[in-house]
Amino acid sequence: MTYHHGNLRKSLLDRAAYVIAEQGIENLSLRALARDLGVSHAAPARHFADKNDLLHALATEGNDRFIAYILEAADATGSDPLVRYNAMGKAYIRFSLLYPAYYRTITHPDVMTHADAGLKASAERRSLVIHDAARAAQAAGWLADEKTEDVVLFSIATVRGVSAMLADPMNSRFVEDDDELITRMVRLIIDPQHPERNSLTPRKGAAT
Amino acid sequence: MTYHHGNLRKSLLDRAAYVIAEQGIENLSLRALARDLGVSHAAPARHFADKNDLLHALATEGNDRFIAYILEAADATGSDPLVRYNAMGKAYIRFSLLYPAYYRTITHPDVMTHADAGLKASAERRSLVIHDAARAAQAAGWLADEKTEDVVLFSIATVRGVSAMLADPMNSRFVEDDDELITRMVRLIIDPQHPERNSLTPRKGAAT
DNA sequence: ATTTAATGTTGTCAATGTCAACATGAGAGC
DNA sequence: GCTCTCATGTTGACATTGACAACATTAAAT
Repeated sequence: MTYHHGNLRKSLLDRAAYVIAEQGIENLSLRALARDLGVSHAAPARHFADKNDLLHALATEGNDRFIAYILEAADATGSDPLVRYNAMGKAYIRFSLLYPAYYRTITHPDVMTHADAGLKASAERRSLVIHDAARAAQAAGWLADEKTEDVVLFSIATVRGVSAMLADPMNSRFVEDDDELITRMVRLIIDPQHPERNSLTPRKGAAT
Repeated sequence: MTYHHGNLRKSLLDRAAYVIAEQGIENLSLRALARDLGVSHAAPARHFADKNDLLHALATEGNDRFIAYILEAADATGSDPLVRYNAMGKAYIRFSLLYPAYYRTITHPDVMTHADAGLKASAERRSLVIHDAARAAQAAGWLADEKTEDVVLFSIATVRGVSAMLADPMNSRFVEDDDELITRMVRLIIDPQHPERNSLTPRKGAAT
């Protein structure tokens, strides 16, 4: 039993991710974390100024992992922009299920509201990756007449909602096969097989 | 200053709704609530067994208000199932902005996970209203070949996501006109003016 | 080898949720 | 109108938590 832990910072982040995945962000306690790792209750303060600071670090790491995961999924499908965007949508949802701690942290309003510079930067990078992919898909004909901001908002909104549904234990009874459901949901956003659904013909002068 | 408050239960719920709207569920404190209302810190316990119990009451009230709000919006548009469903989608998002406290409470995972019987029942009613409307829209031709579960999940996911985006201060800079954005987003779910987008199955004789 | 600063500990404080014991008074039953 | 009951509110206490200050230990730079 050494006086110095050796790698407390990383251990705290890992353990926090585990606890968040198991019990949610609300039930994360710095003191409990310290107890779990066998250090004193004030030890975490040497690595994270406060609770939010730890969550910011976790969120920054989460954003980077997210970007890598999404891009890898897109690259695995080839170069067709519609297929890539579809794959990214599915990867988005899968990431939220695979790394619930990171996902919850990067989407937690309270965490993101007080984000520090590093976290903000990583969030921007994440946003950029999606925007670029959406623009490419639009250039290839998907919802070509819509604002990119709109289709990105629509896409993210939907996958985010599906993620929330799948993560919500209340809805788990409806879901028999995650993968199949994810495929069907994302197909409703962008369906590379059915280009005719991918365009909204603008109505001349029609009131919405 | 009377010893008995007179209407503490309702006052607590109202004040809680205010605080949640202003500072979020995480920052709700029973003791602060009691202070605000000029009663002792243990007074709330006479009306709510614990913090979750208060949130459950708020959520039940929220579900009922939600149902009323959505149905009123649908009724205001007439009897066309597609138009009604579209209106309900827009109303969903507007409700989340108009009554953030109720909305946050009825969608808060931790609150809903430990829901009591009354809250669960109100959640079922809410779900039923949407399912019925979706079935009607499908019967009228919208995504007729999809499972109702799927289209409901897709719809709710999207409006829920849009609500999250609009409620997130981080995204507020993108939004100039809420109403217009909501209209465009819901149109991407169900567009009564463009039935051709409403089916994933190619029309007979159309090239795939 | 000495010094310094990073890392961990102990002790403390205010705030919170929750419980138990006690106080008050509104309203039912007579 | 009077009494008594019990719903409602209060006071006090306890454990937990995040945060801070003062102190202890040791890794690492010089």
